[in-house]
Amino acid sequence: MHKNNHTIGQLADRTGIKPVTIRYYEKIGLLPEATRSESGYRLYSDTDHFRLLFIRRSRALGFSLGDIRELLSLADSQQESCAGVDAKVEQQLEQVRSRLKDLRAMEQELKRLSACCAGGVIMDCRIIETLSCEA
Amino acid sequence: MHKNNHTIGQLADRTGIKPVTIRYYEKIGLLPEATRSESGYRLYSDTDHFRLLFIRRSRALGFSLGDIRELLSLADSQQESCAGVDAKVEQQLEQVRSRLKDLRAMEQELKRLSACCAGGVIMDCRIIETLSCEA
DNA sequence: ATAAGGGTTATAGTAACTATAAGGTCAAGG
DNA sequence: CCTTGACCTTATAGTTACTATAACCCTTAT
Repeated sequence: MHKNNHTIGQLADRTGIKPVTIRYYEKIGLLPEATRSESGYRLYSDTDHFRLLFIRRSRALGFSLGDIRELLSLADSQQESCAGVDAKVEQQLEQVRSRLKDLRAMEQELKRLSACCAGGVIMDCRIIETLSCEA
Repeated sequence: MHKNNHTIGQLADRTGIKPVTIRYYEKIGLLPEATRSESGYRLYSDTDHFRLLFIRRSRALGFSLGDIRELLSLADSQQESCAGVDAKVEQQLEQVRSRLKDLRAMEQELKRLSACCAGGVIMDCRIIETLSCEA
């Protein structure tokens, strides 16, 4: 089926994940231990390739490695309901929305700060003052 | 002027920053070394109080402790132009906007994923499939 | 006197990597 | 054949901004 014929560097090029990070994922058990060449080099198959892409894509959506570990194990149990997966996505959506809310508030506040700097010396700078006070 | 009359716990209550974090800030030089009572307890003045509020507020705006260290040292040199502070705020605003962009993209993508879950079993789960593939 | 609720220090752990050191392997060119 | 350079290996330490733990000291009330 899948031949184990890519070195870690090749896998890195194909997935955009650095070798050192791939080894790290193996170490924490996100990736299975790679088979080795005679000289001890790690060798990877297309299955590994897909798994890494899955990880990268999930990371890009803001899932933690812990989340991804769960998603991967869910993905491996093909017969079970996908409610768990859906729940994880929903939960992540919640988190992203909450962060969006905070960031939007930050943006407003920074805009306000930036607008109120009159360009004088620090003694008169409203920014420091504003940041020191409750408001 | 300012009396040094608050314990670390009182300061913590007033600022919403935990004692352990306050000690940490002192250790990394964000706060000056506190004066001590005879028995070795840290004692804080209103100046410290304001400095901590400044830190907390800046943190809430997304500044890193490194940024805050710079802001504080800028703020300490009262005679200088506040252009440096303003630039930092501008830079931070940029960063916040960039994060907002990323998060909005994430939100869209997660919404799309969530919508495509039909509630079957994992084998047929579009979410897993989508996460596995480039698209 | 003692117990509860502070305070003190030092050390280790967290997430998700990144950086460094010190060495082994492999293919190409002189 | 030898060397050079790019790649691979491992182990260890550093990063950010804390949090958790242990083991102990101080203060106050009962």
